[in-house]
Amino acid sequence: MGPEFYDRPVVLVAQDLVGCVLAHAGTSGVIVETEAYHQSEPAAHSFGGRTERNRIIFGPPGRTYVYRSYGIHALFNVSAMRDGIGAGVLVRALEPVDGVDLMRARRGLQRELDLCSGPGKLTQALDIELKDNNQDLLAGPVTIAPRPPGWEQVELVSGPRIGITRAMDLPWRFCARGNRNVSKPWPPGLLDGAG
DNA sequence: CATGGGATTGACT
DNA sequence: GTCAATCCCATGC
Repeated sequence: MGPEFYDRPVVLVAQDLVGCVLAHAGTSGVIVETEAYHQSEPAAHSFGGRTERNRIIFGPPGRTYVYRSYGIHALFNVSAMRDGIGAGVLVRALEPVDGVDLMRARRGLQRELDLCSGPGKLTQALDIELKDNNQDLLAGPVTIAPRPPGWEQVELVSGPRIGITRAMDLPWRFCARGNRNVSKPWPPGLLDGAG
């Protein structure tokens, strides 16, 4: 996945990231849920201009933006669009692939569907923390690889984004149809056709 | 420098 | 369905 992948409209980047493989520290998973955020809408951290926290998503595309949520969880994002535009994609869920037992140890849970089925869960499973903020995805250690065999034609189900209080009308949440690793609440029709 | 709130999760009624 | 945990950062004095 070259640098040009992230230098596109953030909604397209969010859609195309579903099916790609996120990897870090001996663990990896297929991205099955994303959300797009853009400076033009009030649910985005970048709405209202550049600050010390959100400066990453205003910077060059293809970098990690990791921030602390509710004092407990680290949430993982990818910066999108050219330098100067405040846009990013929140990765909300993975289907575990490599290092599943390591994920179990980090999460303190056994059930595979509980390992990466939420934005705070997958960062714990992959050991992504604030130390991984503002890193180049092409250089690592956090990497994103193109869709592997079987995922090229993944079907998307879109819906409103989760956990926000503003701009709830935008259908900027994208989920892999039929995949039970998607975080709840599931969008209508998630399991139709492929479940 | 003090304060308020959040792109969540897990436990509990 | 409700609710607390807990920390970073943005804002305001």
